[in-house]
Amino acid sequence: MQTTTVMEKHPLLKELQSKHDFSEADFEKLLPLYEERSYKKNEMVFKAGDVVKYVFFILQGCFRQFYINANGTERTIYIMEEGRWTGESLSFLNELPTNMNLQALEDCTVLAMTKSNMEFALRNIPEYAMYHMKNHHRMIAWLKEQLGAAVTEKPDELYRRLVKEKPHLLQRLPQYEIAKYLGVTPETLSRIRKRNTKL
Amino acid sequence: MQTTTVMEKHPLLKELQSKHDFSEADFEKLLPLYEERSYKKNEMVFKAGDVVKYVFFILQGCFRQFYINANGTERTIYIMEEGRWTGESLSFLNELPTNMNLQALEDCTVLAMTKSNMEFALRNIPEYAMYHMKNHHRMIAWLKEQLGAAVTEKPDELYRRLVKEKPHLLQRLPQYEIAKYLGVTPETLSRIRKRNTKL
DNA sequence: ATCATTTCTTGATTTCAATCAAGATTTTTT
DNA sequence: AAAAAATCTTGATTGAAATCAAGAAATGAT
Repeated sequence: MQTTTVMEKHPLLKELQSKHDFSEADFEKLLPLYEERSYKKNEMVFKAGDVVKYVFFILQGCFRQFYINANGTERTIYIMEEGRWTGESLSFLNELPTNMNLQALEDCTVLAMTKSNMEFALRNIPEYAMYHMKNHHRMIAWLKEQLGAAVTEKPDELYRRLVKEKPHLLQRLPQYEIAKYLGVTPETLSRIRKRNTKL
Repeated sequence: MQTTTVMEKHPLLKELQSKHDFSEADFEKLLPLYEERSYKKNEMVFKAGDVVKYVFFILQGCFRQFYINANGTERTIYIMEEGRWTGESLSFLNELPTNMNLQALEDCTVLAMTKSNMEFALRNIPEYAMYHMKNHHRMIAWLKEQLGAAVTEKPDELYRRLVKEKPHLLQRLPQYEIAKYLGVTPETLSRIRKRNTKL
């Protein structure tokens, strides 16, 4: 309990209500289905080959999802921060090995939900199922845009987009992580920064 | 009605059953919610700025989805053929302008569903809602992989992947469409083909 | 069948990021 | 505070795709 008069809204409730009309009553039913977990900086949440056991809502910290390709190069697909979801639904739902890797980039705490709890939630909290669907639509549209950006834009443009859209990430993460995210070498990123700060 | 003894299964039913246990009875309820439409080769189904009015199941032909970036370059995100879905759910569901473009690459016929029919279907055919969710998961996983491939692989690798995964597209489409899809110039594609057929 | 248009190929040059290599700076450890 | 490790910067070289430019081949129209 808090000593202040106004109770701060739970970050998960905030997220749910931001996308869908979600009642506090439903939230009371939903929250116990999550389990709080934490991961240390650089800890792997899951690796390619693992079956993903949870879907995660990030309370604190940030994670990266990446593939490792044939020549062993890591490629970060995206970075997710607090207030967002992360996981790998195909492996999670079908209980099959994933080809994705998920790593904590800082000390992190998350809310983790198992598959059976997810099924329970979708069956028993219709508004959660609705939120879930809306979230998928958003995710799909976002991934399409990422795909469009990744293939159309030059490194300089990708960097400027990042500065514009997520400037805090540049403070938060070492440059080699940003480089893996933008798909360039750290040397190139260093040069991009030089070019783009001089303006 | 057909003169043959065995009725060929409807391509949409095939697709629904391939991902989920979907009854013929439900299909009888679902099918009337779609309207058959056709598009001529090169016709734009929707353009950036439009509100997307339908979601499409492709009966015949193929489409490409693409963005047009700041300098006016087109970038094909993906190509969808018969038996697959296409559209843009975020614009479709929220009735907001899309930033995507959808174009028929051949003369095409599709089954098109409006938003109100979609809502009806999701509310009244629970198995359709289930299929819908599963399809989203697949779509998300597929987009992630595409994103991974797009940013990790070199043009030669992308080409060989295409030859392996969708060789028929190479017959079906002119080379400049393939080039826009792989994210290279037609000249580069021509050279890639030369390099990779000699082996 | 011929002409016109579209598409594809090939060559030369330019551009830009990767790689290799070394040094500078920052952070962590002791 | 000093030493060690990690991270970032800068320079030189290499490599691969874009661009520019001209032909060749295929397709479509009359």
